[in-house]
Amino acid sequence: MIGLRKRDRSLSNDGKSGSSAYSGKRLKVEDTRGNEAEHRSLKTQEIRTAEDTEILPGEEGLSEFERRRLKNLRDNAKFFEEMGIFKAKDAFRELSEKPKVKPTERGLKRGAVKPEPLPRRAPSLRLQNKDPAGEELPERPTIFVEPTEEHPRKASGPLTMCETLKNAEENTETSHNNFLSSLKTLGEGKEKKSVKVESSLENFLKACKRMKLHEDRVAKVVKDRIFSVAVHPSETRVFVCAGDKWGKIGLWDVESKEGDDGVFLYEPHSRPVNCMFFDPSNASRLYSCSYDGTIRRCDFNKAVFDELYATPEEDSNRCSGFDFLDASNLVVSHSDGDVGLVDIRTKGLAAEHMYQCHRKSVKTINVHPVKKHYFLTGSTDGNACIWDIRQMKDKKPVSVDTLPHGRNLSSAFFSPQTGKFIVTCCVDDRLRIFEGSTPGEYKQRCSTRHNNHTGRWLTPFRFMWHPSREDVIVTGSMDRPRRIELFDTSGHLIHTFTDGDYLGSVCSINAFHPTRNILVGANSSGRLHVFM
DNA sequence: AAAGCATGTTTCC
DNA sequence: TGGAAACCCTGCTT
Repeated sequence: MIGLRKRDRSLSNDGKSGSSAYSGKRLKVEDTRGNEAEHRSLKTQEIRTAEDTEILPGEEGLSEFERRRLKNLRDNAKFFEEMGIFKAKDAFRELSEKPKVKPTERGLKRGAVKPEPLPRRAPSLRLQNKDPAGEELPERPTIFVEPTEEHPRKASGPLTMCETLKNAEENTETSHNNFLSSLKTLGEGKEKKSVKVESSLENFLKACKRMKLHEDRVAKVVKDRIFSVAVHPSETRVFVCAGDKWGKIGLWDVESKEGDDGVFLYEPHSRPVNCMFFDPSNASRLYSCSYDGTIRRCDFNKAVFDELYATPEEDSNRCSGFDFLDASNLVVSHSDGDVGLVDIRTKGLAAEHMYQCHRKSVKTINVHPVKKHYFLTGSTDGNACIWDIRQMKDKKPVSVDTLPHGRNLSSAFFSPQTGKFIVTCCVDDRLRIFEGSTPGEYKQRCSTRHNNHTGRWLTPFRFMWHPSREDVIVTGSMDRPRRIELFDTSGHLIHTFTDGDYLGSVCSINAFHPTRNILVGANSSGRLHVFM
């Protein structure tokens, strides 16, 4: 961007300001890295051939050199015109013009985070520089400070919502108590029990056209980049949450004014919160999983973040995702390619089983919605694999289906009702949909180009299904003006959500409400956008 | 194997 | 006010 802008400026100088009579030639010289001697010889040559310069009206009295200079300006302008430079420049300016979307000041206020020293877990043997037997190891050279040392894992065991609260305001106490009381009623709300929304795609898209953003529906909900987002299934309240880079979870009661415009911020983790879900069988429980190697469950009735799972070492095997096998068992994916089985009823925090499923990091893990013994993993080793939990005897199991992609995957998910479709997000800039009736038989159905090049600062895209539709996939987009896109199972773009006033950034992570027409988009600076 | 590069938004000055 | 700096644990290329 900086480079392009500089080039743009130099073009306008050459075309208009007349800072150089030889701009046309000079471009060539610049291309050969500014050879000064060559430049000078060109100059003298041109002055010598200036004798045939015609004297135009208004140029009387000007020196031959000046006339030649003006002619060069005209020639250059004509040349650029013919090349379409000016048109291209205007088009470029139009494209690169930043939308005038002012970042919202709603939600968390700027300023210092309330320093709340939490008790930290005893450092691991590795961090104490001891071998597994507890013997002191030789001093290691410290080349750089590891992030875990600056952001150590939180103390093991339950953390209360009060002790992890991070809102900056002074007078949050009463406000927070009100919020905690309101959380208790959130889970009690009369929920439609698994009522399938069976409206046609056409009707759904009509409803999408009516969904709008509004000033009150954009807020800063966490401090940093958002890695995960969840929508509460409440039929009456609009309640959304975001997990950020430094282990914070922001809860936003969208239509409330308590705290910072309805936002309360907690820090139950210490590293990116990659994956968050409400318990499908109990809407007052929010599960979260983090690169700090732990899974916690926030219980709104107890106002506590319980710890359900922890890897033995805090940074060697980061948790990247999880899903529910049944009410008490989870599958957990890790950054070293392992998949763990966790029984959350047991007292211990370790996994029951750990399998080496991939050679590289597993990005997403997803249980088949009907045949619960199958789960799907998407990995940076370039494969999406389906595994059968009943056949996993060895430490190194064999997948029952492998969908190879040339390159790194950032997500792979079964369609949420039947599991008949799989959508994958790959860094080769493709959205792929696979179709199959049973694992082992999935075949690619279509592949659509989609710019997934989010780069280093933005959270990579994840193609997410509408949680109760087989025909709608939602994703962020790099296109301008900034937008959130919907695709169907043929890989066709079927809708884009935009807003000239309130959506001005890339929403990498998005989630639909299961039954209501509510869509939340999360950007890489902690802001949530609620279309409804 | 190690280093370099690219990408976008916000905040600060 | 515009422009620079900060963010930074990702994946690719040299």
